[in-house]
Amino acid sequence: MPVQAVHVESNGEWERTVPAIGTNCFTCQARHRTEWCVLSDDELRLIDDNRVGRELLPGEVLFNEGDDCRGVYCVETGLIGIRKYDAEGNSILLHLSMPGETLGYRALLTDTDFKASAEALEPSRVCFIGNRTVRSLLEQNPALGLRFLKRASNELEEAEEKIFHNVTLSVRARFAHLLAVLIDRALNETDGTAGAEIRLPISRTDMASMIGTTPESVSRTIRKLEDEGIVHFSGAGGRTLTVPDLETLANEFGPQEYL
Amino acid sequence: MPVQAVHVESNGEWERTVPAIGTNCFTCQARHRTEWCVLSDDELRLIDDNRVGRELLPGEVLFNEGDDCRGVYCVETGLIGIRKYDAEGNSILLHLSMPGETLGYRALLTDTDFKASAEALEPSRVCFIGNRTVRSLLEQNPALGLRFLKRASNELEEAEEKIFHNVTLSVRARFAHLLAVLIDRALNETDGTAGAEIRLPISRTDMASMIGTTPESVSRTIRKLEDEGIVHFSGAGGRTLTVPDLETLANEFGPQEYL
DNA sequence: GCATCTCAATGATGATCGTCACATGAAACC
DNA sequence: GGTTTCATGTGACGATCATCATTGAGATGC
Repeated sequence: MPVQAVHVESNGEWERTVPAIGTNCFTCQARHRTEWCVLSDDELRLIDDNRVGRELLPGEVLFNEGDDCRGVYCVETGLIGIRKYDAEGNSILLHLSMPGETLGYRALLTDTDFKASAEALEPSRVCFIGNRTVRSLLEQNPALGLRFLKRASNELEEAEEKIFHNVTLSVRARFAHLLAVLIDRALNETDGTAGAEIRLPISRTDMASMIGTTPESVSRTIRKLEDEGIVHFSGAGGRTLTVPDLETLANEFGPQEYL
Repeated sequence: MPVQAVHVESNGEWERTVPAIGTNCFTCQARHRTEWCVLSDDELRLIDDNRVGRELLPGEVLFNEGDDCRGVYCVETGLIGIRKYDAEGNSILLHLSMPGETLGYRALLTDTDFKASAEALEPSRVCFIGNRTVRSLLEQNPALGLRFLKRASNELEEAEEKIFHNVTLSVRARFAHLLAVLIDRALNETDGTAGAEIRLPISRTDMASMIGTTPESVSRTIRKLEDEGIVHFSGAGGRTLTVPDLETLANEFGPQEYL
């Protein structure tokens, strides 16, 4: 695969990894989902001229907790996991970043290092955009800042809901909720309460860390949910999830009002 | 106390509550801590002309989860608690808002209703600023949006750290951490590792909800920490907290590396 | 083919923590 | 003054969940 030479703000090793395959900001599949969609063509061209693309395989690291922030990372395809590590080296998966999400804008804005690590969970394509480019666009186009502000607001809402759930719900309920979220992600829309079958992008251990429990507890919870016919796991590594009735699953964490 | 008639974007009952006592945006004690500090004098005057002040006693509610967002609320003095309620009516205290914090900007930006309730925990003075005023300032002065973006970024960092702590730390460690945060708040600076004595602004029940546990567990944790001489509770309602050595407290949640 | 490795499942055990119950104490109200 | 009310403290009990250890299954490599 040919590689194109680029001279831009770099983050070290990235220059060599620009694939010549023809994606750019204008043809980017995730473009309309990103904050950059408020930019003019000229402004978008500025990004396109200064970005550095990279493809990551599962397990490859985008940046580490504590790294200096040299720019932001825009996810075009795939799935990126945001992690923190505790003292014993266990990782907590805090967030799943989908195509269209831009990572690192917080560190850029607060002028601090990264507060978590980012790692590919699926084969992913990600573009790096240097600090200088982002800053000049933020100054030039106020709408961009407001878009990021909305993003931050939404993430904050998510985070607080997560805190709330961790406190008020049982492991079983949290796990059911996680499965529902993963299904929603995979089937970007599916309003019907019909069934669903998806391939899980993350391991039992990661799922456990996401809901604040252990892999063993996850396994046991799976067992119970399977015995009750609410879910079914199959396939390699038990990573194929089948849910005959999404409503039943939703009842596990949902508004069981009027008991 | 005389009351001044005001004609501004209102949120209903607030007009009558404007105190004539002489505070305004220019003399506001918390001014330099707010996002509004980037505004010009003219812009600040726009806020000052359109704000509605109010004094709240402990327990009084600023807004409720689900309320429409008609503007933002800027805390001048006191302490505001941000809560969510679960199905059984128990409340989870998500955040403590100090003077200088502006509440409700997220609901304004995402154009949704409030996702939590706000209630005074101490006697507080708060100013309401209507949507229209805020929106026009955001358009007029991009720096304001960036300031809010920084705020949101910082809150997000806090929230993720909280999630991380809830997952990785024990009740005891989380409680010790909470006490340390409360002490930091009260003694806005105290780098020395000397002792500290503060008056707790919140009840045992609220402290329990903040760290995701029950009041009973909090009581028992307090008991143990007292037996070990790490903390001491006294005064009415056991709300006076004395910590002889802050470092010892910090060790309860801190980097107990090199065990 | 076999060895190795990693992840998942499962069982046994025990600690932490939540639940229920009741006692205490302080403030508020009549 | 006495009663009520609310928040706290404390004890006993039990459920949930973490920990440890073992087995099995699938993937990878030689």
